[in-house]
Amino acid sequence: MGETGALIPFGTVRASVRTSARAGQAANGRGERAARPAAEPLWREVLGDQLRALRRERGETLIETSGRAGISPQYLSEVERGIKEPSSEMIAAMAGALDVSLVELTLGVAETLRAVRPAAGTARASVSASASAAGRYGAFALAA
Amino acid sequence: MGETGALIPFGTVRASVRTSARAGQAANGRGERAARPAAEPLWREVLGDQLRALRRERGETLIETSGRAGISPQYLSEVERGIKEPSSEMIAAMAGALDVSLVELTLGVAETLRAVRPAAGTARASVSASASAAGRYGAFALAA
DNA sequence: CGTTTTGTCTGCTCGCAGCGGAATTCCGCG
DNA sequence: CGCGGAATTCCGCTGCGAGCAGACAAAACG
Repeated sequence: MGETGALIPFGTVRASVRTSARAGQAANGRGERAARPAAEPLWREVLGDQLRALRRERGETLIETSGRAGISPQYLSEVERGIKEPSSEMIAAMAGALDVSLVELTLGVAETLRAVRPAAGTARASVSASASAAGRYGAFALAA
Repeated sequence: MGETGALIPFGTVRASVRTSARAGQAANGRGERAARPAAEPLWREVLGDQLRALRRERGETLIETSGRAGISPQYLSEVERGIKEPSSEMIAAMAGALDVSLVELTLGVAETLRAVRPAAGTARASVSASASAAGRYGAFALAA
């Protein structure tokens, strides 16, 4: 496969996962964590989209991919939807099941993040892809 | 700061975190999870090294950086050493405290992973850096 | 040398990872 | 169109790890 880093069409706004109530109490002296940039998605959201895109590129079902990764299809579904935060071992297993290296997977995540918020001086992502990606995570931020 | 993706000198072999005994039972019909490539490090290890490198580049202590991130210094130490798997919110907070975007952080992780296992066709990392990185994660793989 | 600062170790709690059964949605077929 | 099977999502559960704070060790400083 190896076609990583492709920009990913996105789905719905996510249920949130752990956001520890105790974390972030001291961040900037106002009881707030250091603010993450507006509209910047969370790692697990982008990772999940990347994994689903890779699986669908292979034309596979949750059951097929999860079987090779040694995890339950229900859990893979939740990871792909950004609902659960997988461990590094799980990430490695899923990458292996999809025949991509961790490098390729991580680069794919970075490319998707860049599409949402292009860094100065980097090659511009296509307009429609940027708009699509920005719309998805932008909506998330606004909903939050 | 923004100087991400620099190759990172590494430390000791890690205590491991959760590796669910139930995960991976069905991976390849032999009760094994799909094998991750030999000597490929785990995401949390490389992330931790990246965070520590960034903090040290700023000339900061655990207490300073963790204070801005809104987390405990003991916890930041464990994350940097690859002992704990932080949530996406924690990762975002730490990135913010270090003045890097998630893109930059992720690219830095990808670069470090590539140094361990250069992909075909990419620019070769320096020999000593590659040897250093490979030695660190290679030892881990052998110990495992 | 003593003191301070920095980083690591350790035990704790509480909330979630990862699971599996059930429910819902999707899809191909007649 | 309805139907059956496949695929995906929902939901509740439990074991265990995230994240913490006190204690300890190591390093730095005067």
